Amino acid sequence: MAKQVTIYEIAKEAGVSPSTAARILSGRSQGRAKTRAAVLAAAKRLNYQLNLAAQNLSRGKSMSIGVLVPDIADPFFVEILRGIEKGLHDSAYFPLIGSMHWRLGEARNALDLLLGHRVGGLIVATTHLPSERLYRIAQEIPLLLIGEVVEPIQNRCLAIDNEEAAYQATRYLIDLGHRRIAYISGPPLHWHTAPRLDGYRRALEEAGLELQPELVLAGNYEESSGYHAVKELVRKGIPFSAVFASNDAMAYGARLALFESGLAVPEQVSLVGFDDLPWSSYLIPPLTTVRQPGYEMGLSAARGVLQMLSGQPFQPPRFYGELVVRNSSGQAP
Amino acid sequence: MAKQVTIYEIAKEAGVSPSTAARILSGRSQGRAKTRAAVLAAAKRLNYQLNLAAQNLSRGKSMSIGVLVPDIADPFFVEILRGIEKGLHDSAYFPLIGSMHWRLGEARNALDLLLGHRVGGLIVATTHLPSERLYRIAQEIPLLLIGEVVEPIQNRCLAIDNEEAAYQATRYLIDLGHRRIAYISGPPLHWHTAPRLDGYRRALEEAGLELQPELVLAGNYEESSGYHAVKELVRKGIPFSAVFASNDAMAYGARLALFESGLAVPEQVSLVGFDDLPWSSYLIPPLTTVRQPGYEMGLSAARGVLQMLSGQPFQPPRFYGELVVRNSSGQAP
DNA sequence: ATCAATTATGATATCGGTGTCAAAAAGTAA
DNA sequence: TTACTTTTTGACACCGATATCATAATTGAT
Repeated sequence: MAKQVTIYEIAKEAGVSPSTAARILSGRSQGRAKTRAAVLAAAKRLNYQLNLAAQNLSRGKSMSIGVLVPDIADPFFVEILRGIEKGLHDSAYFPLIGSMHWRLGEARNALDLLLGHRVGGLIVATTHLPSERLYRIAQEIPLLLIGEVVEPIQNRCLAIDNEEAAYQATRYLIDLGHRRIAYISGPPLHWHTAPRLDGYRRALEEAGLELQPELVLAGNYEESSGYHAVKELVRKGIPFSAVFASNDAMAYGARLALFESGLAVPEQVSLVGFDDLPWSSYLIPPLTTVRQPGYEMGLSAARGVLQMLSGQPFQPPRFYGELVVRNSSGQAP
Repeated sequence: MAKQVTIYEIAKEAGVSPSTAARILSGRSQGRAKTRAAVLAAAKRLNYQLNLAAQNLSRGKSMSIGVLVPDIADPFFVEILRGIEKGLHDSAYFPLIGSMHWRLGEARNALDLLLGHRVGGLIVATTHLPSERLYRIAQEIPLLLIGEVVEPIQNRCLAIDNEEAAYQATRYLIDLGHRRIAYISGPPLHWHTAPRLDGYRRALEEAGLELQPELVLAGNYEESSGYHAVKELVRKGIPFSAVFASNDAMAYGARLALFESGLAVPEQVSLVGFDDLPWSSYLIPPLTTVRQPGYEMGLSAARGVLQMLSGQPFQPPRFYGELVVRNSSGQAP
């Protein structure tokens, strides 16, 4: 590991003072043409690499926006990340991504890591973080929350109403004449499992239908759980004419199980998902689902943080879950 | 933005010297029970947040591994990221993710950003970076390349042989009796477009089949291009009994087009993809595809970098594209 | 209780940039 | 040319943590 080239060496090489070299290299002043050329040449010659740690320390801040996600591999968060990346694209800030999966010795977790980097702002996507902590952070730096609405900072949250969205989707199936609608639920600890189930329940109640416990299946938001849920239903011979999976991944699994069971979609069974992942429109048949505007929320969050950083106030827009009707759903048989 | 609490304030509050406070907080020495308690209490009381910029500057390095990907949203790179995350999970290092999409004012791009952060090591996933530059970096810090094999640093590359993998897949279809195999190609500028096409070509030649230009369709690795390619084929009435899409995303699109055209898979048309994305086993019917061990390569790269960091030599293992036969392919009609 | 061995602590220089401020140089007007 | 403004430059302290090394406190053995 060769010794790092510092600004002092550049200065000496170019025959100027360190401050001058720094100013020119960081672009905060043009400098006289001759000086400028000399510094630039020296930097190139010695292969100068700015040390961001030094710069950040000196400036007291870094040009980064922390982004905290529970899982970088989850397609929904990938959508959000895409939006954030887009939103930050033309700014001087770059996203510093932290995943809750990282546990870095002792008590230093991903959040502390981002904070330790003195990120200029923070975008937190649905992680079970103590709201008290989020509140305190929000007092210090621009913070926006995506996905979840947390009490003390409601006006810093970008989210859709999960209960309402699930209600709409269920209502849609009921209106198509479905009476026995299987529901594949998320894991109990996940925060939007309950509201989505509530929406399903409310739609049934409103239509005067009784909730059938045997039609509510436990899932975990992964493909396989959707698959097994439907397999189980078929095995037990429980009748149903529609399946509402509380996320698209489980809908994919359910789709495969229906296929293997010889149940035609949508002729015999209607299938509805939740999220509208990019691949959902390529499912066979294309999946009817509730679109969550992940990309838009990410984009909006990024712009919002930049706006707050520039001192302007930011009021998060409202987001809505939108039922996208494709071909996996139809009239009840 | 409240003033940041520094180690000096902790020291004063706890009645010890800054060095002692630092040592205890960074865990490099336990300290006497009483002192330790005092420092920890002071840190908690004042809500101390370590300043990583200062730490990195002082230590001359950061505990991070740079990861450079062309696109954080591409499912294949997400797999790689998952592997890297896993590989780094139990280490003190964390991944610092850079996407080629980021352009940060002037000449500072994502690579410079990572280097500027003085990452301990670097994992680069198929990006068109000048090999000369990569070579120079590899002299300084542990660097591994995923996906592509670059001349001057062959022994730092983790990749499969794309030509061979495409050959195998094509060969498989030929052995099933297929004679008119449509090929959906990637974008011309993408580096593995050519080798994959070469593999297809070689398999045909070896079987004494002539390559039919009308069966080689231009794609761009996105779903829609696979869709349109097949639509086009059908519209023109060009006969074919199999489709080999050079990535899974395009295979999804092709699948939908086949569905819409009333062509049964695999009864009338066999479909083969390339990548084996997580959803491919849930396609209807489950997709036969060439599995690229993205997760394993990411995992291996992470471990390799850590190993190199600890001073041991690292020889990347060989990786192979593996044909995963599922139900989307079968005997030629 | 004494002396050696061990461990904890404090003073201070240092990492590599940046901001400040005063001095110097260049530009402008008379 | 002189006087005055504007721009560029250099000296130097500073950001917040750490490493070093000398000193102090503690422990253990005798």
